[in-house]
Amino acid sequence: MNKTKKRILETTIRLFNRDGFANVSLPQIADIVDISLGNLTYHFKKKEDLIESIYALFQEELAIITKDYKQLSNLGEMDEQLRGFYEFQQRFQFFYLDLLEIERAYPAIAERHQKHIEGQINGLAKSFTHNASLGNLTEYEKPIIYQHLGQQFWLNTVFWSMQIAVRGRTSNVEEMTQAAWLLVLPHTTEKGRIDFEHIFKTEKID
Amino acid sequence: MNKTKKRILETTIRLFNRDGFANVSLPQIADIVDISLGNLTYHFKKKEDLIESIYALFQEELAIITKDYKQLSNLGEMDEQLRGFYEFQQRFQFFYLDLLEIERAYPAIAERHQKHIEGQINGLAKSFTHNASLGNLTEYEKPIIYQHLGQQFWLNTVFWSMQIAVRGRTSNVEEMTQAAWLLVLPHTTEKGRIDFEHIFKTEKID
DNA sequence: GTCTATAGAGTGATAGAC
DNA sequence: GTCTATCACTCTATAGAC
Repeated sequence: MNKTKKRILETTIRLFNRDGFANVSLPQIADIVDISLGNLTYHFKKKEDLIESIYALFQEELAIITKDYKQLSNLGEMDEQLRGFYEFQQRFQFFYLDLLEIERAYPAIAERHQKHIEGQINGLAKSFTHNASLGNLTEYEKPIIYQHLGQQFWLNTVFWSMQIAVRGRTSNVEEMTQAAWLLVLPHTTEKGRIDFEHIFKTEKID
Repeated sequence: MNKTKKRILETTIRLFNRDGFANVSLPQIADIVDISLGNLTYHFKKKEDLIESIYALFQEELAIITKDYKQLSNLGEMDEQLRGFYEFQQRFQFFYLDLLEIERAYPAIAERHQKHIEGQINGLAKSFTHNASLGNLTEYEKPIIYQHLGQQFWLNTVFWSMQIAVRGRTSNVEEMTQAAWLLVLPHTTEKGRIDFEHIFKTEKID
């Protein structure tokens, strides 16, 4: 990829994160990248092309950190993945803050991302079920329990940045992972608790 | 309140819900209300005045449905309140979909709403603790458990519309309340389960 | 590849007649 | 209260010189 093109992409991501997706214009991007508006639209003919390129980068980097999710993981491995996801969410913060707005403006992205979401939730549900069969979590008769837990876990992690923002608070990775794992805690077995004591590096929770 | 003013407010809420907060302009509102743009800006001198009036209406109606929350409630009463909130969330859907955008554009609203949020979370936490003392939920040594449950419950209900929207799904009140109560289910005692069987009108969950 | 200049549409806000 | 007309601004996108 062209060097200027790469600079445009990275600067745009930075501005989106700083000012919000809707509050960044092409003239502003050109200004910060220190090129002319005409040059910017030479590299990205339409604004949508720029957004598409950023989403492609988003997908590419996300694929790297989620390739581990494809295999079923124990709770400790899931925690490592979750921490990786937190870093990723910081890098593409605008995406997690302005997701609905982006989906509304770019239906093509919406369609792709919605498929991704369902895959994520299903993957989480499968991992929880797997941990039940490993003896780390309670085995329930109804598999729907871990389908719901997957959805709750997804909701809490993906909307973490947004809830922090709307509450006007600041946060860190420890607070985020703790909130997520507290959802799982009630389902742990004695055996699973051992993993949890590693995850919560502090004292036991209850 | 003036009749035209009321019509403007209700139409604007409807358009916000339909098209998203950022995608509604003053000319469009005037057009749908069937008045001139000049007339619209006679009633609301600045766009911010219109938004402020809508937020005042939002607060007013929210105060009515949340006045019960002030008293500590058992699980059945909390379920009734949650169902009332679902209706409210439908009426002011744009607010729950575009909350961050609104807070960014109108810091005065952000400040007020953030205080409201913390009050809501604390109220939920207190109600859960109250239910523990009633014997419906497990009594833990650490009160932080129900502080976290309050936060999770809040997150799941307030971001319900948004997660449904970004996933491109549709939903209903039963699905929303079930998702919320499944967070509480692992903390129920034998006694508390009786309330739950009323809440989940279907068969037992596990 | 990079620039300047500008078209064309939309936005919030204001002035002044009725 | 309600209208028409318009200003000043911003945005995306395009044209054409270098």
